[in-house]
Amino acid sequence: MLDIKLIREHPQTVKEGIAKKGEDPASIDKVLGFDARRREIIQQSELLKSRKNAVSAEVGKLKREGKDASAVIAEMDEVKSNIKAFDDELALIEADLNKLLLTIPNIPHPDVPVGRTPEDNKEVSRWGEIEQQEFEMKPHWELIQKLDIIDFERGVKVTGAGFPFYKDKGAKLQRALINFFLDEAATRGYKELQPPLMINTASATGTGQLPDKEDLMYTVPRDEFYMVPTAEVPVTNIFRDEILSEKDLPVKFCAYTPCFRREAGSYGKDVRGLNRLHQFDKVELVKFVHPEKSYEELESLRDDAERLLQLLALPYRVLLMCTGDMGFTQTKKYDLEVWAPAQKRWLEVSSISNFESFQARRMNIRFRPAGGKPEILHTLNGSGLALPRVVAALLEHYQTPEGKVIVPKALHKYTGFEVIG
RNA sequence: GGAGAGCUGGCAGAACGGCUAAUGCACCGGUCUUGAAAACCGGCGUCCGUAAGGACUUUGGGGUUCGAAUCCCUAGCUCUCCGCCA
Repeated sequence: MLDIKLIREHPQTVKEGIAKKGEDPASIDKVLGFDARRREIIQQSELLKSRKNAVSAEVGKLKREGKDASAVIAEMDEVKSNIKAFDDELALIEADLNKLLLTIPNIPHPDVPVGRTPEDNKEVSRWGEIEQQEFEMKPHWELIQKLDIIDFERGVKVTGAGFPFYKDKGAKLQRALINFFLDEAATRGYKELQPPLMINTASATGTGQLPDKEDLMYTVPRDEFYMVPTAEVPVTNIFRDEILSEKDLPVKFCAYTPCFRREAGSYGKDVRGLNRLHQFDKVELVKFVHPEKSYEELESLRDDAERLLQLLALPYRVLLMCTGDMGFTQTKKYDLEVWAPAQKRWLEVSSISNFESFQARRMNIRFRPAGGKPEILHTLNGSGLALPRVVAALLEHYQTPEGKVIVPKALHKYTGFEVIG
């Protein structure tokens, strides 16, 4: 959430910022109205409370001296009911204000292209050669079926669409990629975590999944938990309501988890094969950083993620997301898209974002600068990487005319085999 | 799942329903010192207010009372014992 002081002091800047994300700037005027009323009530209520405290102290004194206090006590009835009236209104205003603040998106960084649709995203770089093979390339779902390495149909029976079984070399390839990604992250200074796979409401609100994206998550109603939609949620919440020392920054974590997403409303060829699943595996990279460093940390995070695709020798491009396409919580976001040669399309395998203080303020994560008061820090995260589309691109890219798949060299020590099929 | 005990600042740890929520450690600033340590002084949560000042803060929420860390209800969490269990 945005800093109320920022909204109070620079309402115009904030309005322009959220307008770029396609949000109605009128909500800012509502915030200002609530804020003004809130402060007005606080002042009146506190005046009465001050009076009440003074009277109570007086009563204590009279009683100790053995005198009668009934006259002063009688005076309190009205004061108390007035306090209650103010505090009731204050509670309502604060609830409204807070609810509203939670629905106001983060303000985009000035570098970010202004736009509304994916066409407005800016390609900032490209790596690797996109070559068309001589032979007819098969899309990954056909390779999967022929090689019998992933069973979608039985997944449908056991759970539903989008919950596949990975089999044989398919399962081993998953394990290999997860270990490869985690090991590479470790070489870049990320400490490994195995987080909880269910999260509570406070955690989901902290990173911004709630209230914005409630429909995206699977719920566990009996215990009021959500299944993790990404490791970002438990990992970023690890320091909720804590104060870190400045000398410990940046703190870097990597975590593998399955991710569960309802993805309501998606269908068609976008979801063929591994393109979109309800349960998928991902290694996530999360950083807690000093506010002055967050944009350089964003670039190094992007480099950490890009390197993984380079090691797998898969062609990809980097997009700088436009204001309208980047999401609620981010100030600046890159997507990495890998080339799937048989489908002849780019597949998003990583999103790399700076949230500045937006998440950290919701979670109350601070650091203590030398000798100073605690300050809200900045959070970032990026996928490093999401598996299914990497697998899709890998199968398509490394297929042979005979329908086999060559395992890229970087994975050999993890898979223990060099060819599938 | 059952029974019991508990939750006070960054940490440890006091407080008969009333007077400024002690005290110690850690941390920050200052004095002193060539420098450091020690000692001493001050600071060390949030909000409102230009300020003076005021309000709030003993896990969260509600209640009793002129007045609640303290009593009552409720939620969460932690610990101990029992049961079940990979």
